[in-house]
Amino acid sequence: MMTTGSKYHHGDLKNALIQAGLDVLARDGVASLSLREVARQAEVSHAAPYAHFADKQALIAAISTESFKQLYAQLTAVRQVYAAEPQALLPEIAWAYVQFARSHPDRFKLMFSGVLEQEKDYPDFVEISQQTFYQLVEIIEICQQAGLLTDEEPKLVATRMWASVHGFTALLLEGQISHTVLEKGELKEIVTFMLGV
Amino acid sequence: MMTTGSKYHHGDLKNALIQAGLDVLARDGVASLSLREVARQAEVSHAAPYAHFADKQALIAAISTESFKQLYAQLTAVRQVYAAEPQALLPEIAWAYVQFARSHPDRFKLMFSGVLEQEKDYPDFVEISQQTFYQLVEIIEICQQAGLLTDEEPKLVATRMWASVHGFTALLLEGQISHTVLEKGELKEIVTFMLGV
DNA sequence: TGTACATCAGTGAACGCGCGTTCACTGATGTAC
DNA sequence: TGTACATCAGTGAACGCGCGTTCACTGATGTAC
Repeated sequence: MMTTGSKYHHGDLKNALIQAGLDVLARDGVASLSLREVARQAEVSHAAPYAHFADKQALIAAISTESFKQLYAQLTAVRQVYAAEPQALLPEIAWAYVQFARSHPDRFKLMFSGVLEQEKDYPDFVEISQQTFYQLVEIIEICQQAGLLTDEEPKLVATRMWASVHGFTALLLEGQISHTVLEKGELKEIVTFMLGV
Repeated sequence: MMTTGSKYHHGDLKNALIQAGLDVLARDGVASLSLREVARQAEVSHAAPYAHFADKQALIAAISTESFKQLYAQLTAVRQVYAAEPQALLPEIAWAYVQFARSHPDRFKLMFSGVLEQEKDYPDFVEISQQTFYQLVEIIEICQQAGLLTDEEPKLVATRMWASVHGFTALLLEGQISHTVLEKGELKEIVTFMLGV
């Protein structure tokens, strides 16, 4: 039975540490995401994480994986909402991607800026990142069947869409998108334009 | 007069430190780019850089700026070579961008992964990054005048091209591009496909 | 040309800091009887 | 139900490390006369 009162035998420290990691990202950013800082945030000693993670990279992997799962969940939700309107599907998915990155910029950086080394060693991370890509491939196929996109290889088209939106997002977070461009219209319109359709 | 023999009064330590920074990036990567490591690479004491740079961020800014200048120079060279063949211009520029990133992955990460904070404080960096973007805008205009692209707002089209190629490059460096996609053809062909034209 | 001197670009020791990881330990928990 | 005991998830001290930055200093250089 889970005893929430005691300090010893926390009950679910593993997940608490992942959540603490997300909190540290939100509060202080990816540069502050140390094992000790995460332990501090979770209010345990700095050695406690070693009961649940082999080393710092394993903790980073778990935090990255959780971030990816949340992105995946948000994209899935959007996909379901717009299932009956394929012409809205791609713009809404793209917009959800940008919104995720703007809401959680340091989660996004963690996922895509090489903080996690040797990601191949973490099967959960690889799996959710592949699932996310294949969800996009399926959406491309739906749009092709609806006659909204030309019949090019879906994986290639999906890669192009992802690259466009991901690149725009990354440059936006880095402040590299010219403000004369950003003044051209609502951000959502600009994101839709990035899709090139 | 520059006396290359003496240790004291190096002569051009400022540029030597920038070059040492590029060497550290190539040898050990962006995670190893510390002020002390750069000084070590330049064979001076770790306090010597302070005679030329206010702090670590200023050194990082100079290394980033130099990297950007080299990218800009390579894109300019490609632009001149293909000046008479506008239909080849965009694919070749995109390919040069990807090649730069693959040849110098950690320079690319340094330039675009938020290592340099407060980049607005470094006018040289801002200027060269804007120049690079405006060079792309000019190329878009050339292609539009040649009837190769539709007459949409050039800055928006340039942003879309940049986002596509940049996103693809970033995902490629992170190992996030599905290898079933990479097997579809030569990398240069895939990069051209990313342009969506 | 020679000398005194100010300037300047380096050196090396020292500072405090936060980090990842290890280790002997301890106290709470669950189980066998 | 009560007790002995093994297991397990924590603690806290300690390790060595590399970092950015400061500071008193020193030796090379250039300049004035």
